[in-house]
Amino acid sequence: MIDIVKISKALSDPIRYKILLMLLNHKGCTSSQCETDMKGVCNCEIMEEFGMIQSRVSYHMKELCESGLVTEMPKGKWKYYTLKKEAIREYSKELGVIFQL
Amino acid sequence: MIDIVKISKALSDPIRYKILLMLLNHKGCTSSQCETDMKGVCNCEIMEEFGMIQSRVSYHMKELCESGLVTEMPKGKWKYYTLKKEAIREYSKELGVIFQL
DNA sequence: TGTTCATATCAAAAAAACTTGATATAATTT
DNA sequence: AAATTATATCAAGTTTTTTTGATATGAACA
Repeated sequence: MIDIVKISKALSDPIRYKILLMLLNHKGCTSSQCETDMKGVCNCEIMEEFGMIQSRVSYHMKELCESGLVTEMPKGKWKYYTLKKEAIREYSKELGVIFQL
Repeated sequence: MIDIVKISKALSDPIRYKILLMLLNHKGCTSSQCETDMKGVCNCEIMEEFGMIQSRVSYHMKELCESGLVTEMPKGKWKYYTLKKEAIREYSKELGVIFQL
């Protein structure tokens, strides 16, 4: 069952929210090192986009994955992240059920 | 315009979430002191329900009001709170728009 | 195999959120 | 007007979350 408080907490940090929007609008990695044909966003892109250090990105991506809003796909030494729209859909829907909207 | 991060933060505290559910299911104040014909929930009820001290309830109700999820109605020396379903509806809907669900 | 590169984890520091007890304000009642 | 009652606010303490720098792990490649 979906945990409203847990997902709300994941959404409640401005940086994490921006990362989610970035995942949503992602068109392909432009970073020279990474493989551009991967669907997800890699850590290096997020670091560049927001000027964040590596461990900070790692921390927030873990939070997002554990909330269920993001899926990670390891590929060699990289990791690619994709938005799990279904989780957001479930969250939005569940709010409607619980609060009888 | 509705602020996703702000509302998420309001929803991300377990106590506040429980208070919202309490407001949702409220049928009328059972507390002896208060006027039972008011639609909302008063502070004393919330204190009783969760065994919270007054200043703690006050703090969380302020958070909920400022997020827009709850409306307060002063009535004499009391204050009655009601759930603002419309705000939750907007939040849920806006998530759908932003994340193209 | 040893080096390099990407990510994970850890411990310490910093910041933010929450809780509490004391006091203030404001309406009500005696 | 004074005492009572409900809520607000404040400052201090506590807990949780976030950030950072250092180090560890694990894959890729020379």
